[in-house]
Amino acid sequence: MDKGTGYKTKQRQAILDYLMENKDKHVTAASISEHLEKDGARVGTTTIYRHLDKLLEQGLVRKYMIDGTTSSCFQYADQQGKCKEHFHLKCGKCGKLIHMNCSHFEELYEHILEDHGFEIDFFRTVFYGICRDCKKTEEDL
Amino acid sequence: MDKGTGYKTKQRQAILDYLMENKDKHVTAASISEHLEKDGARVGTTTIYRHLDKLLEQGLVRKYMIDGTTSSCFQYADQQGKCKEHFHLKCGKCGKLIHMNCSHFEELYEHILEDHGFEIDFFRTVFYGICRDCKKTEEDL
DNA sequence: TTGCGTGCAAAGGTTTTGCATGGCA
DNA sequence: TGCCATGCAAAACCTTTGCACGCAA
Repeated sequence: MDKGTGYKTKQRQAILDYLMENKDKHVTAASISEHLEKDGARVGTTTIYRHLDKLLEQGLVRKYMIDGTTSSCFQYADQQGKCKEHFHLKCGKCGKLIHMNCSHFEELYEHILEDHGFEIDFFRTVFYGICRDCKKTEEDL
Repeated sequence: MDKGTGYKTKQRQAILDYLMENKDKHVTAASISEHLEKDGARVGTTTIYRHLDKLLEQGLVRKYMIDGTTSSCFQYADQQGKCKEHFHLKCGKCGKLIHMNCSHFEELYEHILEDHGFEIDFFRTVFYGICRDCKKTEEDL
């Protein structure tokens, strides 16, 4: 069951560090690559994907797709459970993605689970709509 | 605001027909292509994608990403208007789409609007998760 | 030393774009 | 006739695979 974590290489550590530094938002393979390169710790794309796969199997990261994007998003899976409260709002006008922690959603989660028998994946679920800024711009027209 | 539906071509009709015949499930660009070819109504991949894009803009179809697949899924969106008033739950396992009429969501809408300044688009927002049946199957393993 | 880890190059798959031709209105 | 629609070929992307070399244990 436990297959260990493999060798401790600096590439693995760099990727893990970046994921943990950004546990409040999601990242893509490309953004990891870009960031590490800036840090002078270049890691091949192949290696990034292979580690993400492994971390996924071990349950250390989550993977999901955001509509309108073509690449997979990854996020460090916080074991404290608070990540269940994290959800996203995406503005259909400017494309802005808002990461948001709000306790309001616990009861929604419970309600849907109890009354509708459906377990929501807040990580993957994205609310589409229009943000404050874009709405203001529209009204000004 | 209304930009019409463009010319009435047989390709457009064939795609729309297929989507409507399968409004209870989702399809991919590839499955549309395959099906139409069998029907002797071959339509180029490019054309399929371009129509799906347009239908998406017009709100006639929904687009999803399903777990473990690499391609986008599309599903005909019922236009009787009733779908504009409720949320949808989509099971990431079996792909089932659940229409949910529930007053619980009105307050959610209000909360996000007031406290987060974000106006949710009911029609485009889909909750991803896992349905009762699939969850049961998972637990049986 | 052993075997996993790494990364380049190339392949695979989906979706988009350029461009010349075809067809609706 | 004037545009939009179509579809081939090619490009653009993201992700995976093959393979030889590197490195942790």
